[in-house]
Amino acid sequence: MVSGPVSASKEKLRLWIRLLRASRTIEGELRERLSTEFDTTLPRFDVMAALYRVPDGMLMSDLSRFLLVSNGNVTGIVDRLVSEGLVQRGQRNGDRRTSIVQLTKAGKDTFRTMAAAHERWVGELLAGVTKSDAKQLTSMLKAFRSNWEGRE
Amino acid sequence: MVSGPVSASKEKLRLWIRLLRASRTIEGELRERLSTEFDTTLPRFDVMAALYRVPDGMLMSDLSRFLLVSNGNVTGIVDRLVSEGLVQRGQRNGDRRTSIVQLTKAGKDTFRTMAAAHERWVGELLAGVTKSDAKQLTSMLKAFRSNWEGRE
DNA sequence: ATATGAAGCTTTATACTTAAAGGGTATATC
DNA sequence: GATATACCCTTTAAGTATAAAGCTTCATAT
Repeated sequence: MVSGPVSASKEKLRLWIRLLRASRTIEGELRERLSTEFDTTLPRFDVMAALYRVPDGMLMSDLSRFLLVSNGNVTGIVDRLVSEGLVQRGQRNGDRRTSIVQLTKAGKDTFRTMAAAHERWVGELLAGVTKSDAKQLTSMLKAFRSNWEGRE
Repeated sequence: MVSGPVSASKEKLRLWIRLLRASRTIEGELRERLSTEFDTTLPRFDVMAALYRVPDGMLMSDLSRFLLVSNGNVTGIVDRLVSEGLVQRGQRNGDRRTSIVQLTKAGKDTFRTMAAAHERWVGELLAGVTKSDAKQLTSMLKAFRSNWEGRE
């Protein structure tokens, strides 16, 4: 077979490229809408979304692990959210190393509004994906993650 | 239905989150390996990959459209690639506005080496995805893109 | 020829991102 | 209770990213 079956790695490369392009397209749209509609950014939204799930707050290091971004990165984003009055820092026990971060009242209120719009946007952006495809894709990607997570 | 079936938009939100996390995980790994193995970065690799497909080169604006990044961004990345001797700028016809960018001989050679490793890495990272899943995911994502592309 | 507008790229200001280094704090071990 | 070690966060330097403004050049129409 001359131009025979595509190798497994080629198939995976193709998958990766499509995954990346889909991601970037969606990210770009969300970024733009967050900017025009709410005068905020995707990283800030992501931090707020992470915090909203956890009323008691998170450590900076938890936040960076959860969001899959570097430690130092989170510092700057939280700084800005604090100066906007959406997030506050505190301490846990008496431990002066730690910095527990949580949404303020204003932060929660703001987030609820944004989250509703955000969910609607994602729904629109993925309008072409059927519900059963969505479920299937989700579980395939979940399999990827859990397969990967044990490593490094 | 009170806590009935998960709404379509929730299902899509979940999909988006998984998509993003998979993307970030893979991107992070590739970034790190490109850095340690070849002392380069993912954006530079992406530019080189785009150029490698097109021996005659691309306009800066084509490059930014293709890579889904902003115009000004490409300028800086290409600047660095030029200073590394991997890429060169030229002009098309007599048009002094345009800047045709293409890989140099050294750029092509370097890219071939990196691309082989890159394909191998992606294969490893997606080791848990079966070939038929890969095909199916790819075509679903393709459907998303073509559904989206006509817009804006 | 000249004005108008569009095309193509770079520059600017601001923000995000990483890796690595740095500094303070807690915990374990002796 | 001194020392070592690990933990947690911030700072730094370099690079990437965007949007918007700016510049030059080309094409078109007058």
